[in-house]
Amino acid sequence: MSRPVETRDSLLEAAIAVFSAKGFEGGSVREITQAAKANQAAINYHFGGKEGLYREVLKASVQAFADLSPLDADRLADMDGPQAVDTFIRTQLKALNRRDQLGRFMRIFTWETLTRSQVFIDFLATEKLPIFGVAELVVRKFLPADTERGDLWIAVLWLLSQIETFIRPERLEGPPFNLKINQAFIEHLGDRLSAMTVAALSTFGADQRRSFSPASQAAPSS
Amino acid sequence: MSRPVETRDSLLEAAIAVFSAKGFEGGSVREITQAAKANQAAINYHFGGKEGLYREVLKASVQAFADLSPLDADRLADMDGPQAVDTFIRTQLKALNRRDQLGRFMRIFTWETLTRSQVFIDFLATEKLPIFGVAELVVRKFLPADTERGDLWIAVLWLLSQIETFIRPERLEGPPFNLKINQAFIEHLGDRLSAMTVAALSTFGADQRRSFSPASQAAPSS
DNA sequence: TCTGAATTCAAACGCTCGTTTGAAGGGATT
DNA sequence: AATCCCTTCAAACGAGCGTTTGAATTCAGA
Repeated sequence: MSRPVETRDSLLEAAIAVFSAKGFEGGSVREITQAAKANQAAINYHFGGKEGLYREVLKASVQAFADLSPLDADRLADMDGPQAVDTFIRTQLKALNRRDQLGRFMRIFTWETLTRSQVFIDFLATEKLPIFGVAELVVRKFLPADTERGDLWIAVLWLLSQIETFIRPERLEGPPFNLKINQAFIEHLGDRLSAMTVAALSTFGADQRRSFSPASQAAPSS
Repeated sequence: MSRPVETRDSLLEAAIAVFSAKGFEGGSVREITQAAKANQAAINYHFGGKEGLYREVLKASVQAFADLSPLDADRLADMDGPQAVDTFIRTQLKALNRRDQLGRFMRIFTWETLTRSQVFIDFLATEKLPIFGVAELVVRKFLPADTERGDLWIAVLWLLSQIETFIRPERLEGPPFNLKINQAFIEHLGDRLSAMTVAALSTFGADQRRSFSPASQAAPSS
């Protein structure tokens, strides 16, 4: 093999860029192979098809998240709730704005929130997304220890969604918003989201009468 | 003209169903015409093409929202902040779960938050979405009167997004969530979202030091 | 040097997409 | 009855999609 790894790797990299920008269905193999300067048939040869390539993209993205995210269990352990939320929100907001590898993973994840591909469904069923674990660590700082499984998932999913409204904030520059999106605005947005999220999560501990208990449901991490 | 209205109307109705389920790009004219028992060329004849049809769908959806939503300016005027939020959240959650006309409009809107079609961009630029106005009325009950335009939009968009995480809550039934989605869960979800949203919006009034003021920006409704 | 497997390549296949075409219906007006 | 316009229809067009094909290329190991 001369340099078989290079074609495979550049296909992967191009696929991450394309899929994060256009989703699984929206991204075409022609666009990917063109960006990777490879032949169209290369995807089928190396990955067995578009779906196989996407599977590898998901794996690589999860790995990138684990490597690049400044949010790991160790660092979170030393923070209190508001600190953890603030770091969580700002990390994602920055990644989205920088369009780096971490941002790409988050964008793919966002696509899958709306149009869930079969590949992703299978992926979810077998591998655990690390961002779920991180989010769970954050919300657990606010939730009582005996929180029901349903409430825990609500909090986790809710936290993960907080940033998604402002994905591609450049959209706010057009009508009818007409906002100036600059560094100062992003910073301020982080302030606002962070404060709102802390306040919202704090409601879980405040009112135990509302706890949901449909019986026999274990906690997510178990 | 024998019954020209019927074909046009059934095309519109079918298009609302299809576009709300699959988005603008995902919905095909073949699927729509088949559901409407019409010829494929009918869309081009009556609407000038797929885009023209979608434009009419957006218009009809806005109208449906105005007619069907129990949230109008008059009713909101008599409510305090928490009441308004609670009604807002529950109205949307119910609509999403019932899959009625109101839910379809919301789903189309949700699609456009991620993949914004040119038709929708143009639509936004010319017509004001009534749901924006409703959301603004709700958040204004929490925000100081002199809130900056940027903060007002952040609050409005944030409020609108609160429900979107739980669009198609039946997804939570699969891995890795494995939750039982029934009426009781939806009710409880409404409780949680309502409480979280009230708490989050309340942070706007609490800390004025954080107010964003990049100079010379008027309020959204002006 | 020869062999054989791994990799690349241009071309084509079968499919779905939105749209166009031109003929065929079918009441209303003359 | 003849004309007109509005509407419907089956069929086809051209483009893009993911995938397949089979030959050409490359290169390590015998």
